[in-house]
Amino acid sequence: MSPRRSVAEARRTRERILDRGIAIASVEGLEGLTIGRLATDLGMSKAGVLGHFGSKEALQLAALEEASAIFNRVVWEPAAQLAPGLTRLRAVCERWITYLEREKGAFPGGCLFTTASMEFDARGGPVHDAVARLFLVWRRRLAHEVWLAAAAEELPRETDPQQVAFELMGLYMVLNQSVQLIGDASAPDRTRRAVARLLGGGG
Amino acid sequence: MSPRRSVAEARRTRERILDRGIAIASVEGLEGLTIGRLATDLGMSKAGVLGHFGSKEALQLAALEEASAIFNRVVWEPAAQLAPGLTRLRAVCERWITYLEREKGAFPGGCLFTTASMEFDARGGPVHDAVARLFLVWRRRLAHEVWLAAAAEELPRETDPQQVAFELMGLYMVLNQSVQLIGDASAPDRTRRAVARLLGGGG
DNA sequence: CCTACCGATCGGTAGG
DNA sequence: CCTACCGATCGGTAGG
Repeated sequence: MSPRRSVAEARRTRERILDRGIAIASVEGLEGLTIGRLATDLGMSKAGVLGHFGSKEALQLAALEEASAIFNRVVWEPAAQLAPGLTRLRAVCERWITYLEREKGAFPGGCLFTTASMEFDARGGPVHDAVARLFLVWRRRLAHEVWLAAAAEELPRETDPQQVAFELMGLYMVLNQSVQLIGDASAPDRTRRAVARLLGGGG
Repeated sequence: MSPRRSVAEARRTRERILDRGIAIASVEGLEGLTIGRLATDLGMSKAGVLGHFGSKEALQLAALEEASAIFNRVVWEPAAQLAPGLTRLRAVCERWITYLEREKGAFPGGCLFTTASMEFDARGGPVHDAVARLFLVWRRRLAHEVWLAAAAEELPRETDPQQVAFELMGLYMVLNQSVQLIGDASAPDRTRRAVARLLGGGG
């Protein structure tokens, strides 16, 4: 019953804060992720929440990092073991759709990264840099996967991996928007159709 | 020197507020568009600013409406006089790119509508509804233009106008993000290439 | 991890 | 269109 807790307990609390923080941020944005809101939701004091991170900016960066780990766990890792090339790329794209779907999606308010990218795209600072880096890394990974598929001659020789990665990013942004803003139930299938055309699966 | 101004002066002040408000909202979002910030920027009192709209929500709705008028003036109207079909659609797409470019773009912080759509996509209320409506209307207009082009046999018979409109939205969202978040100078040309492929102009 | 507190800013109102 | 003010909330600190 002492206010001092063990290291393990403190770590569990930190995880609880981040889980809740990611849920809030996916709905309200990383700026809308306030310490007071977190404290109320978790039945803690503001100082108790803040003590785990030191500042709101550090909290935002930690939430981004944790969300990135979830994204990797849901979208990338289950496909990582598949054969490199078109098989794996298609599996990633399918998991990416699930990640964004209304009920099955990882975050209640839609893709946290896309929201954050719009929030911070006209500002400087560490959070902007972290968000930009996450998008760059993901785009590079996608382009690399496309390159592997082209190298295996599963895609036409003239395929431009960066171009395909660029277009894939667009498809998933409009998918996220259609699902969240408009509740468009046809968006996942539209995305599948566009991906199939882009990756030579039909059309 | 009386605090009461003429109707014409009041209208000019309202326009000044909205111009500045759109610039702020494109950078900070519609929630970051605060009455105090507007008042400071314009050398007015908060009450003076608020008096023109009545509430922050009404200010947000007015800013959206004004931004929508600008979008139409920049992207749609100059192309509206062209021949319906592929000619006009391509002109719209090219103007849409210019609207989003870093230096030539209409708003300093990038597309205000995309930012607002992410901000409000997990909330209810009049602002959410207004943003959703703007996107629906624009997508319908794009689909209609595609339909006209297909009806004139400038696009293949099996073209799905709604699918093409969906994919166009995605391309312009990733263009906006690439320009604002990452400063990707190749994004406009990548968009042109993807649009050309989508509208049968090459590739 | 808490209580108690800080100055700053938020949206909005009263009254002129 | 102003001054003067309201309660609420913001991020953060002191001290334990």
